[in-house]
Amino acid sequence: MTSTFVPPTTPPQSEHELIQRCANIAGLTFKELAMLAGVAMPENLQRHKGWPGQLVELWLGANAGSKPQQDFPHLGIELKTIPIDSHFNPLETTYVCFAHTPMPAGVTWQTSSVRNKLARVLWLPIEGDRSIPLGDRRIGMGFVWVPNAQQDAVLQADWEMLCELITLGEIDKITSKLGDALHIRPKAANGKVTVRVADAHGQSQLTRPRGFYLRKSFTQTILQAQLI
DNA sequence: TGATGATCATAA
DNA sequence: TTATGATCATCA
Repeated sequence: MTSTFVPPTTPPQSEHELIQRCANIAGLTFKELAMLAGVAMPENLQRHKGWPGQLVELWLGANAGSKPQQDFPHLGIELKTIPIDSHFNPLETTYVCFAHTPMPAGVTWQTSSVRNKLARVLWLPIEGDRSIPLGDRRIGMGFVWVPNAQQDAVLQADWEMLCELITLGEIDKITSKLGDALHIRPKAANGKVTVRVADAHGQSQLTRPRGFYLRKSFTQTILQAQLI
């Protein structure tokens, strides 16, 4: 490319344009993309855990900022980078969204933020092996995924089971072992952060904030299906 | 050695 | 404080 190869300043107007932008950066390294975008690259991710995601957002023209919505609302698409090993298998679970406590009234699976986020996902694999220096890790080719009926059913079952526990005030009984595809884990700056929830007796108590995450086994099937 | 529980940076 | 972007790091 030429020296005019810079991050876009506007959101993609179509899914086609979004995929085009993915193709433009596929195969490039973090070092190259950071340099072309004029952003500083950290030595490692220990203190910059969200850095790859934010760099990719920049290059695909996602709206910056932290809004509880999809990255490309006009396209109905959520962007997720996913670190993979040399076999294309995921190295980490995938954060989906905040697990609200209490549950918003009247929310069903159909209207849940989990389903909203996962309705259409642009998966963007990136090399994540920690033995590869951050700057040398390459961007893979992104693809759009829509859950099939079976995947949607599994997610719905997990979501409903977990939400019932929250509604019953048993959030402290939730462990990340629960859920086949979707599970709940702490999501906070540190262990001292708390949110208020009602316990089984309706009494207010403090607990740690939680988030919904996708298991590696689930995202692995998505990635492997894409290889066929 | 993988998964669970903990943690880091930043925006509004 | 809640939310985004996630990965770290300890322990079974």
